[in-house]
Amino acid sequence: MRSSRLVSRKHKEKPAEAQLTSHIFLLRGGYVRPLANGIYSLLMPAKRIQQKIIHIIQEEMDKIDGQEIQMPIVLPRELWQESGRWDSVESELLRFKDRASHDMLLAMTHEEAVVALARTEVSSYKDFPFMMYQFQTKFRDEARSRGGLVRVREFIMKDAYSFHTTQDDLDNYYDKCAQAYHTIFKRCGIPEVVSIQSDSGMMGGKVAHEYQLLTDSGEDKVVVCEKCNTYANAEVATGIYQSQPEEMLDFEQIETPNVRTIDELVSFTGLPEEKMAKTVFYTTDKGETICVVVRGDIEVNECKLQKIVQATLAFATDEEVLKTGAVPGFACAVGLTCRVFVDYSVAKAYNLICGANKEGYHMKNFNVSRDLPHADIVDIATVKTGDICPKCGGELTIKRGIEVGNIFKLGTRYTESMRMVFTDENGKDKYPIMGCYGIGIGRLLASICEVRHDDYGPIWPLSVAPWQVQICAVKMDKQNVFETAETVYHDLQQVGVEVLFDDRNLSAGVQFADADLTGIPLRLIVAPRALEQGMIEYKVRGTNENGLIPIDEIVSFVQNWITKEMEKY
RNA sequence: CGGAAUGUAGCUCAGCCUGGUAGAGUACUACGUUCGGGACGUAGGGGCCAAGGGUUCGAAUCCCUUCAUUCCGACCA
Repeated sequence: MRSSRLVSRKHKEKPAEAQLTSHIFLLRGGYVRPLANGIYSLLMPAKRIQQKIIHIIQEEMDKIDGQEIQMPIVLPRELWQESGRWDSVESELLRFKDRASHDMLLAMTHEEAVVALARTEVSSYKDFPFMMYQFQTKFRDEARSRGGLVRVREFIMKDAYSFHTTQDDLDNYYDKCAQAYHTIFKRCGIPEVVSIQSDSGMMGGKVAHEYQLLTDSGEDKVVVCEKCNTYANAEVATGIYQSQPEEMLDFEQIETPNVRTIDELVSFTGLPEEKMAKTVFYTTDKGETICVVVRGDIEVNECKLQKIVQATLAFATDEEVLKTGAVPGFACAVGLTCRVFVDYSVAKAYNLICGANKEGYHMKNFNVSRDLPHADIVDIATVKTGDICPKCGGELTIKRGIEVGNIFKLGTRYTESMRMVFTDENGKDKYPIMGCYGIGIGRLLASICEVRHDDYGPIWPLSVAPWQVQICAVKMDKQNVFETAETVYHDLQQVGVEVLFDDRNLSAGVQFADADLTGIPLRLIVAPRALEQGMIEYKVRGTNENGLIPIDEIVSFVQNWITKEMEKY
């Protein structure tokens, strides 16, 4: 490709709307252009990177016996009614009517479609197991897209679905797929992606893992134990909160005028936050008000809590709190008319301070086992840095990550609701057991940029680079530069090397700056100075590696360099 | 869906408070001088000042409404 023909304008300045490094470089380097909120066009450099990523994933999916298929992006309502998701998924699902007024939707994921396909094709246990995958556009009408390609509404996803006759078979395949994922991320140049336990969310199913690229710019919170190398999504992570055993003292009222918050209690009593019981009220979408108690230094994990109560939660209003018998600012879980959930951190602690349900008063020496013996003891704590790892006793830290992929054990969630059955060895009908496995291609592309860049632009790993080699012809108006650059460009293409040829007659500074933004690993500089000695200069992007190569050896040098570099991936 | 900010040239922004012919830098075109890390000079082209309504002799500027974008939350396969 010649730079003079390439439609991919470069910008010197940081675009006003971009904050994230990858977003900035993808816009500045002429990779992507926004068309609407969370909807992007890809220009040729990004399209080529995407193609390389897709090729790597295809190879790894094929190695674990995947068969590539393609399902439609527009699906009829009936299919999603079968699974129940037409009603259970809200505005994130984009619905519309066709000319016959038939309800249609833009697929945000393809479990329904793949089950509809598979159930017409197989009927015997002899047909199992199998895995089908595709690269297909998804549309998710996100409340808030952001960060360039990291979080968009329309994107291409590799989604794979496996079908099994036994749980053991799924478990085995799941592990194989997990391995394939690590290989994929390594080949894409980001081997540091870690797999972590996660919440299965609306997908249903019991076991799920996320593949997180740990980086400060990530939007997910990941709890890490560096001692035992365990990772968990902050939504499901658990810590241990141990308190020193004490003798239970008498539950008694103390006067605390105008002391309402935990902070005020700390300065009023001189005791640490860990000696307080924090009492919080939520109202569910069904209108029930519930009371939850956590230790004063801990935040309520609303994700865990929603799963326990099986409802969506919002903070209760003062009126709703009063109805339960509690007094806002001086609330105590004892003697209320509503359901009460107590976190382990409080259940295991002794002699805490809590409210008295009386304006201006608190209670001291609150002990759950004695004062609230019938409360539900649950895990609803939000893990924070410094908490104790439940596996090894090490210290937990919170890091940020970008979720570049995920895998789920779906079980029979979809095969049952959509009545996909097979006949087993004994002639009995059974539901197949499913797994599903996703990778967001654009997000992966952006993630690579997020961790493989310098101040001047992305540093694409050779395995995904838009081109393998860039030729910068400095002073194209000079005869020997023009001729040599054209010859090298031609010769490299002849042997199958991917080349971007900057044939524009611009100053070297402009060419180099643009080349940095394009991030191609190997740069050849054809310029008068070295040509006088019969040499071409090379430079490796992102390193100090450079040197001079005789003109007639340049093709073999490039081929050898590529072969050697590719060994890393 | 809440809170905040911003919409002026392809891009980054000034002008708005205090109403009076639309600006700069960059990018683009032509010519000349430059030429190994975003050169310089001269001359050009490029705008429904987000949209709609109002106030006014007159609105980019003041008022109202809508829309869009970004940030912080809520939500999120």
